[in-house]
Amino acid sequence: MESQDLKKAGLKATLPRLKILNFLEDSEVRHMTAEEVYKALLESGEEIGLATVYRVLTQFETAGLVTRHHFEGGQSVFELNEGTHHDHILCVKCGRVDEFMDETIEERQHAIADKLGYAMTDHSLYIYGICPECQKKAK
Amino acid sequence: MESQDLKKAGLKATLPRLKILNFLEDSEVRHMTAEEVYKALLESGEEIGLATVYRVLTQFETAGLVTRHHFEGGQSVFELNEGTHHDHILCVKCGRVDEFMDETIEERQHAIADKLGYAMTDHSLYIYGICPECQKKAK
DNA sequence: AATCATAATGAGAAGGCTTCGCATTTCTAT
DNA sequence: ATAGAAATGCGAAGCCTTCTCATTATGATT
Repeated sequence: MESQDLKKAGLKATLPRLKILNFLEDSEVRHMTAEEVYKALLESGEEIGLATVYRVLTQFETAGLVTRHHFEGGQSVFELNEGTHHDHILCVKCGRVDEFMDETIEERQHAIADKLGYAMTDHSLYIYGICPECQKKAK
Repeated sequence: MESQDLKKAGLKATLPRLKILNFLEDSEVRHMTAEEVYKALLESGEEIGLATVYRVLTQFETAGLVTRHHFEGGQSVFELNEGTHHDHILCVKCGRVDEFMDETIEERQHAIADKLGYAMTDHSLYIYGICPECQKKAK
């Protein structure tokens, strides 16, 4: 019963929010735009408005349930927070997204913020490249 | 004579392009939105259209004269390419931008791309935090 | 279970940033 | 100087996202 999760997050357990949360949890794709969520829900027969999807995803972000990414291309991409922190590497050809985590980089970032006197609140690291599959195709 | 720089970059030396390039070179602010460039030029008495500023900055980016950043907040921010590669740390309170370069992080990024089989083309690293001045104010 | 105050939704309008389309102007090579 | 090609400026249009507001759903209370 996910309605508990929503209430813990300080959100009323409304139908649209439950639908979106369930969808994010069940989807095998981990990174999606608001529009992709919206269309997928419509296609699965749910009634929902695009504005609601945006609102709910923003609330989820504030509540810490979801992370919003600013990959190149303009649209925001959302990801359900599961497991631990990680960064992303993206294929510039096919859009594939892989995740990684490097303790050394994390440490260096904190060291840099400290050295410059910043109280670090967040960071974003995206590596762009051509994924193995797209390299094969190109040959 | 910057018109040479433009021609080297494969761009016709037109007045708007020269104005924008000169402005970027003379400005003490290194990171600016298209609109900021546009308004600054208007205020200094130049005639120019906003669409032209966008077009020219995009051309400069393609030509390698300028880098476009996607800081949080929606607008693209442009920076004249001078000196060497560096990453950015931004203050979430006042918008201040500082630059840094960490050889270890650079190496780790390449190592990660290699390990995952990606041919790395680019990367972007932004650290967000509260700058020293804003920390003082908060107390 | 019915009621009520409040908060959330849906649909479309509106907003911000960026690009497009096209008539006019500016470049550059002749 | 001149012609052909490319660039400009303006407004319109396009995206993505947020806002507005009438309607509807939620959850606490009776």
